[in-house]
Amino acid sequence: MATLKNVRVRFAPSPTGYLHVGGARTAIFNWLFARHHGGAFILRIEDTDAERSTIESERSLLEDLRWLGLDWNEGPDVGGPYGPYRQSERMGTYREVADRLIAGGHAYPCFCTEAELELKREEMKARSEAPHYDGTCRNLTPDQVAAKRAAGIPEAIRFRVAEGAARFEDAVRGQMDLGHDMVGDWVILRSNGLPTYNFAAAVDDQLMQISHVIRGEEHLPNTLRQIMIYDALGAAHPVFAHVPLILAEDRSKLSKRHGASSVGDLRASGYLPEAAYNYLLLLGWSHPQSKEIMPRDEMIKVFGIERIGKAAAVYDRQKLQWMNGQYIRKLDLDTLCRLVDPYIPQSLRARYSEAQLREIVAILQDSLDLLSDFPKRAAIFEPAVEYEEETQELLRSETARRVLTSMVARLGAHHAALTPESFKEMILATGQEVALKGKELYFPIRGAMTGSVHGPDLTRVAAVKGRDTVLGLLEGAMR
RNA sequence: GUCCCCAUCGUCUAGUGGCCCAGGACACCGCCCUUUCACGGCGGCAACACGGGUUCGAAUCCCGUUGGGGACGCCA
Repeated sequence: MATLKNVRVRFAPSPTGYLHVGGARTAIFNWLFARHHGGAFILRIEDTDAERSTIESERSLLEDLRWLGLDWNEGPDVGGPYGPYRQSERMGTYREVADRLIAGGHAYPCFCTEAELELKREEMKARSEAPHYDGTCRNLTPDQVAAKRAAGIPEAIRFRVAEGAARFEDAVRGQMDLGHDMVGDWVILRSNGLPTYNFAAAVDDQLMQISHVIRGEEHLPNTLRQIMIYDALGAAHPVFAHVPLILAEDRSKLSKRHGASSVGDLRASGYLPEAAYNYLLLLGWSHPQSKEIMPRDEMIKVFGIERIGKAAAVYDRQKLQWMNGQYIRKLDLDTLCRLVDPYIPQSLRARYSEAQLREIVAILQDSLDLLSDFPKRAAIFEPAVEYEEETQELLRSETARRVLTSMVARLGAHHAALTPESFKEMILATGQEVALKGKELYFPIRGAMTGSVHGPDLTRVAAVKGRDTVLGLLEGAMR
């Protein structure tokens, strides 16, 4: 694939909450695009909403991005040639550009109050009209402006929308033709002096030499406004690529109320960043050879906007979970032990040695989908076994008693430490003696030892639990 | 309400006019491996929203309908 020159992309979240999976996927697409083309990935914080932006959100945003394995060439923490990278620190720039637009006739002061605007919007909706600004302050004379200012009326700056249309080639959706009449004159600078999103984003993208804007589809209508700014400034706009949304199972836009949909939740729920990354990439993008699980360098090698789909995708936790299991199974034991460590219950820690805990992790590796599955799966290693209803019934059967009687006798005579091999031999000998095999032979032993008929390799479990414990459990199960 | 976008198995998707009575993955079901369990392997179920065109030929192109989503803010 041809590599573009001077690729500069950005991820520009507003620090008003946690990093959402939708945002994470946008960040991933941008990052992959930058890395594929050897360009720059820039992190810009869009904190122009002073009310809702918090420094904690910004901190957790960066933390979540790093957890996913993303890094940035320029950003609020690492700096860069086009800084600062926090919009709240760029106020002078916005004011300056706004003044330039006013001077050029592209913008004008507006003295309408929020209450007035709200009222007008409702009226327009009631009349089935698009609720656009009615242009009350559009053609104020200099005298009128001076009078309003003298009266101390707060002043916002509005962009003067001219007739026309924005035509551009969206890299994922193709030819776009958005009529200017889709919007009314819109505010670029609020009465408190802070810029609005569409203004600040366009100004910064232009100043920061952004070459490609890859973002969620909900921004498609915003593109119209942003192109107006580029045009008014006499600058060429970047390539836009609008990625389809991620939907919840009910097909509405995925949001907080749909449960664990933030990156922080994913981490807390025991997902591996590599798995989350891989899954998110596949939501809206597909590998040319339909590969699903792939290493990061492969993703970088083959990623391209042309393989991003147009239709929204439903976030499927089940597949994410399966993928996480795939990644867990590929982990080497040292790494898995380290990752699973926070999930090891105190009770097990107190009972088993480091080496035994390590063996428990090894035994359970194949059956873990989430790191947080560990305590549940490891419960069979607790001294007190909980018997499932199904298991209790099974243990009452005549054949089960015969199996257990034989096993108890053998274990009682076995004074050496239990190994998987020696335990297996006992099971085999018992099978001979009572003339049973398969489930009839194994289930009673498994059930008595673990309380369930499902679980990992029985012989390894027995070796970890130890001869005395196993003997006690088998005897107990017969009472 | 107005404008914009989208539409292949339940879900993620492959597919850019003949290779497709549609391929892969998750989930589900069955079989095999394992004298048990898990992992794994194999197989099955299951879709081109609908209606018109265009064409020798349409999942692929055009139009309409329906459905879904998004945007219409001094939020981003």
